[in-house]
Amino acid sequence: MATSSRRTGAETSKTRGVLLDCVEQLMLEEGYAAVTFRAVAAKAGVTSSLVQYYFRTLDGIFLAAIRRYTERNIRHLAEALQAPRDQLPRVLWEYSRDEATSALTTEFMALGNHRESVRAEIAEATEQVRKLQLDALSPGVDGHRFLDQELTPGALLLLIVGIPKFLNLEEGIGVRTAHRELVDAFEQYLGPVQPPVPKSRSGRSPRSRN
Amino acid sequence: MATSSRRTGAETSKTRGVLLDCVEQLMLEEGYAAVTFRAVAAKAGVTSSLVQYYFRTLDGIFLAAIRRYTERNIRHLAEALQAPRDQLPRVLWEYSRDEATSALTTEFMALGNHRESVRAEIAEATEQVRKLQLDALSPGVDGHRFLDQELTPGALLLLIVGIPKFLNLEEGIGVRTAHRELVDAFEQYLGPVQPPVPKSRSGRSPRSRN
DNA sequence: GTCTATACGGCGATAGAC
DNA sequence: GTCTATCGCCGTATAGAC
Repeated sequence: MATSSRRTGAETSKTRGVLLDCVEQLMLEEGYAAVTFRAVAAKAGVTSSLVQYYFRTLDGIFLAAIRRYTERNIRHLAEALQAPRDQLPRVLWEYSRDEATSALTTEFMALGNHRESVRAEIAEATEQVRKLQLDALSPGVDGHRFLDQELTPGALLLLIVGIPKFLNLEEGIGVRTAHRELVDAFEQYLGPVQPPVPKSRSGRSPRSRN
Repeated sequence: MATSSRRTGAETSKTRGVLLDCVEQLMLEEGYAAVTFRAVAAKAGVTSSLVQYYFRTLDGIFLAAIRRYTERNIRHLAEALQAPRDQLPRVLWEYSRDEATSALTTEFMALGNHRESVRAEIAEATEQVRKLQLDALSPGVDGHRFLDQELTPGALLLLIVGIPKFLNLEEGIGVRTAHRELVDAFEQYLGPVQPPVPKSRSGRSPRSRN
């Protein structure tokens, strides 16, 4: 149709990248509510009109931020998933802990709770990540037991990603009661951190749990 | 000092209670972002100025809503804790599932992430609830095992309240992958039969699981 | 393709009139 | 106890300069 004369900045623009950096910073420092056209503009040293030129609406800002973050995140996950299969639970646990404390995800989740466009984007990213994790975890995980119940790979995965996220949520408001107890128990289950793999050499890892 | 001429409505006012009902409704239906003086006023059929008269700021609205909700919540919890000790894990699980799906708590948590006054109020309420739960749960829970690790009462409690909350968070954005698997596993554990430890009495519990 | 000036209505908040 | 006027931000839209 193009009855409107409004245009939009290119996705490859360097300025655009800088603006997204500012958005992330604002979200981490002051929360998503602090992300306004004027605030982003001030942080980047440009006019708010320019911010609007690249992201026409606030939703546009958040969607762009989520997409860029997700891409980075999935690259990072793919690397982590290169680990040996018997290391995957521990590796995914560490990955989840990192991601939970980075807090950007949490911020996006909270934001998605009432912005439909954000909600959909986050949901898709979450499912995508979960599928990658599950596909990697499933073949190597059998016989896990949880409180005397057999634990499916999916259930184990939810514990691995859910516990850090929940604990982080509580820590965000200053609640820490019993957190260490749960983390210790879970990490003892995951077993000792593996000695940094001596490459192809000695063949066998000295894993001796249970 | 009272240099200002501003005054505030009585806490016992019936109007005030009605307004808080509207606030809760708005939060459940459209999220905390929908709570504005004008929206609350419209829902209650009064002017926004009157809403401001009772709660001078938005923070005031949220704090009042949290306090009223917490009071109800703790009364409810106290009732639930009347259950026999060996039923407590199951009872607390059901309680947590209810509370998580009611979503008001989740809404408050999200809200507290960047409103300091709300954050403090939520933290205090959370700690208060946790202490009640822990005091009730501790004496009756020994020998719980979690993935081959001993599980302290505190750690078990965090699983009981954390799993529903995390799952609910994901469900809120439409993610459900593997949820049933984890819930089934946990509920089978809580099971129709008592958790461990038959007190000193008949020596053996009739535990036939596993 | 990049960037700016300007205008609009809605918001939280305050002071003060009735 | 109830309500108005006013202020300074906000998101958004438009028109147009370089």
